[in-house]
Amino acid sequence: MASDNSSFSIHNILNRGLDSQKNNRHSREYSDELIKAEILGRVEGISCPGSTQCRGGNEDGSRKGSIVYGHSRVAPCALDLDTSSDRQSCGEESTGEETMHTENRQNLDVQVPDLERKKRESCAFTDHHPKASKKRCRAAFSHAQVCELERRFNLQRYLSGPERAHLAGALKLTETQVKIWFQNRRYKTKRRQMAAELAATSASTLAKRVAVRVLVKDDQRQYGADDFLPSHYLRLYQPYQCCPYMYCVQPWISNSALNGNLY
DNA sequence: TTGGTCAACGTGCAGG
DNA sequence: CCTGCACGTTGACCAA
Repeated sequence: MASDNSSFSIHNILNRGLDSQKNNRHSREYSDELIKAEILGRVEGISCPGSTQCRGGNEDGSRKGSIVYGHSRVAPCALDLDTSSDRQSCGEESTGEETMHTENRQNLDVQVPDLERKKRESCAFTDHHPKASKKRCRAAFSHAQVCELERRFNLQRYLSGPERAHLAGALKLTETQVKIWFQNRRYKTKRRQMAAELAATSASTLAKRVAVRVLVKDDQRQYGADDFLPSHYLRLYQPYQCCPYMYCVQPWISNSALNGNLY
């Protein structure tokens, strides 16, 4: 029931994202909260984990789609400019997604400035000297894509094959890209949680020491706890202060349990 | 120049 | 054997 809704919404935000998307990565990223609010505010069923209206929509029931999950491995990286999402796809799979990407490229290639295009083309593997010019291509997903991935991640930490295929198709990414994104995302979450726990325990033990070391002279504090707190402890907390993700919340558990999904 | 971020990659393991 | 996973690393990109 929500499947159609979800799919429609994704395409909507992709299109809207393209309209407002600028061509360099800097402008695309988190700095543009206004665009985010504009995109997400108008699209039904999509909410970004980073926004204040962080409630993701209902589970999209992506199994409903009749997408065949292919088990093909990743082909070697060939230059694949996808200007729609400001990325290069280096893991194209034989799942029929090539046509979608090609179409997307054709539609939007004109929007890429020459400078940006040259920059990306320099990232290509050349046929003549594949080793000498071996350069890794790091795709930068569009804000809309990341937003939807984050939303989905908040619902489910793990995707089944059909769900991944559906999401990849909707976001015009490859299944491999979606899979890798979820892998990286899980690991990132875990790292930050461990860092937070470490910082919490370290800070608590540190606080005991610091409390003793506050120097007061003539009823005025000369220095305090912050003066002793190492910078790396502070850094561990910083991602959480401005963190767009709710790492401590695990909605996928209850949600998955309710919907009978994997995990 | 340096450090942080992140997609992509490599490795080892487990399950079917 | 194939596939997906966790985990660690690499390389491109960016801001300070």
